[in-house]
Amino acid sequence: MSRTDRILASAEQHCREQGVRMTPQRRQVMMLLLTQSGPQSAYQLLDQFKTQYQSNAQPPTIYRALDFLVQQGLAHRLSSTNQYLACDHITCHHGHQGTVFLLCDDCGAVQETPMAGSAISELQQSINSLGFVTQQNPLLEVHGRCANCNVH
Amino acid sequence: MSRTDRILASAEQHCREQGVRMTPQRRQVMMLLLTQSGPQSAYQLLDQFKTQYQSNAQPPTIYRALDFLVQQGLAHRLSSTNQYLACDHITCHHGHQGTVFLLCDDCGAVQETPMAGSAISELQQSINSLGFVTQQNPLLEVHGRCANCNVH
DNA sequence: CCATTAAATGTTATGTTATAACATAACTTA
DNA sequence: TAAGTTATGTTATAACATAACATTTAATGG
Repeated sequence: MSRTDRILASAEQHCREQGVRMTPQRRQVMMLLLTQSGPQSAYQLLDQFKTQYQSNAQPPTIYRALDFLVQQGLAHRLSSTNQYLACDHITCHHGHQGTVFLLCDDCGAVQETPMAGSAISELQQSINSLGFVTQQNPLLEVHGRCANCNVH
Repeated sequence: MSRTDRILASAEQHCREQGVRMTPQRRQVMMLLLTQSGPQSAYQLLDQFKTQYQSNAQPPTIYRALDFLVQQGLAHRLSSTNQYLACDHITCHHGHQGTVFLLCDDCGAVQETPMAGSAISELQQSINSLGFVTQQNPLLEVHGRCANCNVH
């Protein structure tokens, strides 16, 4: 079983548990995300979708699938770059309470890394102390240069 | 001296120290941000700019001023909502090492609050340990409901 | 003070990202 | 199998942002 197959299987499992439907179209978009090396814009994904699956697809097709995947935590949206990528932690089962994305401005690579538990609880505490209520898990997007690009 | 005047004076001081120019146009856009109750989109600001200052202004005028103000740390861009607001901590002098924005999805209000120092250093540490180098101060955008909206 | 350069602004056009709105089809459930 | 719900197809357009080049204004050095 390949890496993508394993992740897809986990994603399907997740959907069954949540009582939501992993339709063919959603799976196809998930597949596109999984086979990419890095984050993609919605229109890049649309182009690939048209090539690989359905030549006359329109933007709402992609945006709807992406919205679904993001809601389910199977993909993430990087709002600072308007890009989308598959969640890198679908198969592992540590909670997704806080995530940091390290975005290399040089090569475009993204590294997804869990936020330290203590940092999360400090954040939660300062948020709660202001009476603010959030469902969402915080996503932090940090721009800079990755280890590899720093060498060169 | 009014609140906005005080902030504008601090902003000008900041620009002098940095050797950059607070031109009339930039000051006007800063003024617009300061007189708003909440974050605004670039096109909302453009409309206000046209009404108050220059009826034939075009998008680049606003985007250039906003880019400048954001670069100087005098304003922030909320990438999750494509909105802009004046920095709430121009006159105080604690460093802006990390900022959390609490965005109320109900009433649209935004609260800007400094990130706890220990949370910042934990983040920095996990970022550094991956060989990632960043100049930028992390901005975290957290969506939810504000204290006021939770009451109602 | 004037020439040169650099920085900012004016202006036109267009690129990119995202969604509204409504029609149709496919699933779900009783 | 009818009724309700969820998903998809399709057209059009809204919202956000920048490229490119002309012009003006400010800064700098002789």
